[in-house]
Amino acid sequence: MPELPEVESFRKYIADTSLHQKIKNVRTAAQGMLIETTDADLKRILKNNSFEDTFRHGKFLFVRLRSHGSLMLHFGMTGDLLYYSDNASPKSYVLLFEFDNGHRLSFSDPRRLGKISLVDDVQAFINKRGYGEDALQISWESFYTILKKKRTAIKVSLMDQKVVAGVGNEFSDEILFQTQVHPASITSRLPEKKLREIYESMKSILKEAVNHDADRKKLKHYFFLGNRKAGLRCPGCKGETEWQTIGGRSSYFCAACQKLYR
DNA sequence: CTGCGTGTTGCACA
DNA sequence: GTGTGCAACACGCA
Repeated sequence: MPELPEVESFRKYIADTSLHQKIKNVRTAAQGMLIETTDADLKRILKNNSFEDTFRHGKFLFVRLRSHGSLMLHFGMTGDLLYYSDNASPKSYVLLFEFDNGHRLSFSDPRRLGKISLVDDVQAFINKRGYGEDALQISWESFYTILKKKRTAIKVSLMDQKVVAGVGNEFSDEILFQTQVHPASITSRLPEKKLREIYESMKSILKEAVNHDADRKKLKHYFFLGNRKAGLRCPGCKGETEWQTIGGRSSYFCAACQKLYR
């Protein structure tokens, strides 16, 4: 699920369902997913606590607790949230909250590539780990200052969470398709005008995805989102899309429409 | 059975 | 310091 738009919809989901309810019990099955905390501490801090507010930075979600800082959730590749207001029981979970009113919130993650932590100070956590500004917040000036110096592939720059936080593999491909830039282009070789287009495209695609709760069915007018294959007919030139791994990730693009800057 | 994947980190190496 | 490539984490799916 999770790039910035998915995490934003998880944020809203928690805000809409789970705030200001006493947490009666916490169940965990999150071995290997905890950062700087233990199973026992997690349970101890969260039990009888409550969620008061939500905050997202890039792909990280923070839920402020009534006491003892915030809960940090990262969804890896397969993390998901589900709120239960009936008696149905979660099929599987890595973290399960049981509220006073009998409702439950589960965090599931089959591949367990997600992360869970307790943080005292959200901004300090972000700074310490060196993450860049959130993709929906970053100014053009900051974006340009960082990108113009990067000598790595533009796709790698966009996906680098220390450059700008929130863009992942699928959205990077879509941004570069829309702006007609080959994903392997050397970032510093792109003219300022192109970087500006990429910046604007990043903002508008992410915003639209956020407005549609990251639902790929409502983003059909984009090309590569949820439609990642080689050999597709490019809507621009009618040629075939190609596949290449760039920065260790599968990248889809149209070599005819997307110019390679070297 | 093999290969792949909406993510991140750490490490070896140029 | 900058950048590249890969393995690892762990599981479901085609």
